[in-house]
Amino acid sequence: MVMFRAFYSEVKRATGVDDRFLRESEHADIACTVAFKLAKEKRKKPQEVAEEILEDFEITGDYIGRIEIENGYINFFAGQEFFEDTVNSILDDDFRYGDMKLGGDVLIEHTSANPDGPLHVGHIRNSIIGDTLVRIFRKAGINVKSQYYVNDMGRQSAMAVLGVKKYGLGAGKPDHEVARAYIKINADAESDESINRQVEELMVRYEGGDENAVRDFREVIEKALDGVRETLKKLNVEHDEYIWESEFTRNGYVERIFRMLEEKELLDRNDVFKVNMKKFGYDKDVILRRENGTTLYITRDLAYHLWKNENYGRFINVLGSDHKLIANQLSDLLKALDLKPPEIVFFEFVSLPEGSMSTRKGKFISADELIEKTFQEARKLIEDRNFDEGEKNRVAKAVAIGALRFDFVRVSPEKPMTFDWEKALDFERQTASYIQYTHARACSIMRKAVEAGYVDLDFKYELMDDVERKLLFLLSKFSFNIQKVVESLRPSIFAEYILDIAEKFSDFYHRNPVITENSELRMHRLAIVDATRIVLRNGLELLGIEALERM
RNA sequence: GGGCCCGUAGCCUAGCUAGGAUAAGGCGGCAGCCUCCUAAGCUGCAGAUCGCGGGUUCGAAUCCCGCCGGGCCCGCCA
Repeated sequence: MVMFRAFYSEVKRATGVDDRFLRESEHADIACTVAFKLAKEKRKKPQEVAEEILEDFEITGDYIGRIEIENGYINFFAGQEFFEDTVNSILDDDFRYGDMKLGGDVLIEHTSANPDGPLHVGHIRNSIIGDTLVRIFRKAGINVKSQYYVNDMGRQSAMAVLGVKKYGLGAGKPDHEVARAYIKINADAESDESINRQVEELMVRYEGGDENAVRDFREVIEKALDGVRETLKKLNVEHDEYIWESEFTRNGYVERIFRMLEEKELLDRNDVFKVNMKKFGYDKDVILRRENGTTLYITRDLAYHLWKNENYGRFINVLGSDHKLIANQLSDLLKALDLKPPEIVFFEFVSLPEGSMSTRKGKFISADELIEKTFQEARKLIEDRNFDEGEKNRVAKAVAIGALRFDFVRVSPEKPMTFDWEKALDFERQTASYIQYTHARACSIMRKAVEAGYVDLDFKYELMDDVERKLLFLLSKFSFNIQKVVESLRPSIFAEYILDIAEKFSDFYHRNPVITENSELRMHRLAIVDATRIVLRNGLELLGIEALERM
């Protein structure tokens, strides 16, 4: 078990209290607030109660160094063995530091943008939240599969297919080319009634399995997806599988959903198939099949989730908040069918200063444009570095992608964001490059130490000062924070955590010189530097950000 | 009209699920720090009636009610 969690368990055992009375604190390593609750029952002051119950504590492990009572709080402080074990386990475990063995199979579905154009800055909020969860779940020892659910059957896709048929594709990046046709046909449809009829006819033929239609859809959607995949790859995001929703209309799952709903007497099967949603608290019916025989998004999604139920114990979707209503309806229907609903991470929209984005109207900043501009800006910054061209490009790329990923993963998903170029192109404090820079500095110290022949690391508790103590204590919380993310599905917690480490290390860096100190102190501090280097590198990896050794 | 989410210094964000110790950072502003391991860094100063009004409580940024402002949704779209 990794350090902080071991310490925490010891405190929990000693106090015998519930988790909600134990908290992280700036005043203590772990603070216990149970005296406040008991004070109420016993009609005594919290301070007195705390002093009383302290008598009953039975300390069994080696990690609790000191207990203090202050203002009713019972403050626990870790001791010598805790810090020694923390440093040594980080140095020993290296790449494996922070690994957990939670086990289980989890499916994480994320991004799943309509294949009608390139990803824009709203979509990548989804991708980055999703991919960071995937990485953190894997570190937690969970067997994770990531999927991109391809909406190939929607009206939007049919519009794109028809648009490409009508106007053709240019030579640019394929997703952008598909968007061009998609935007144009949407504009044309405003004045040309026949386009909507053609789209509808195309949808009927596609769902019916018409060979030409299938070929056209495959071709256009694969083109769009090629571009999307390329963008995701640049962002260090890769899906294990792409699942086409049309599959569920052909493999019998949609039919099974209809039958299951009928068995529960929920399906009204007339010219349209619909479910009366009143008993679930919704005003309007949910339509599952149109008059023309084609299915709707939620129908295929129900089928997809039936499949998820059969194949995974836990499945998580990352969705924009515009999906809240339909996702709740989906969940209620699944529950009515005795199926498990997905766990859902909703995120609020990323808008532009001038308003919300729309692929259809061509009103968006593409992820590709954002990546390119950020790259150029990062490239400018390192122009005067003594690197060759190849390394300059490599570093600028890592810095740019890091900046993007961090900006999105850092803020709580329920917080609406307004996209801001100035912020996106900022590489100073509270950014990924600050963390990367901190990591590079740690690497630099280690490099210099090796060059000077100082290869021994030896942490000594007696030499540890207050800055070092704070830093090491943070390092010990790595897997504790992983666990928090697994339980809360909030990757922003982890981003804040890594940033915190970088800030504490900067503090250490400026106050405690390493290379020049006498040998005992040097070996002690080198151990701390190397431990921090390892934790920052492992942490950046989980954020999908490259841990550069020089920049 | 109904539902969900957000509202913390000029700007951005943490804390809110499990109420408690002076509300924590960053940007911007001002004043400083490179004969010293990368100044993408560091130090100091100024800046907040935690949207507003009630309520619960010994104690509320955090819980409850009402309101205001912003976003999203309410299609045989996704």
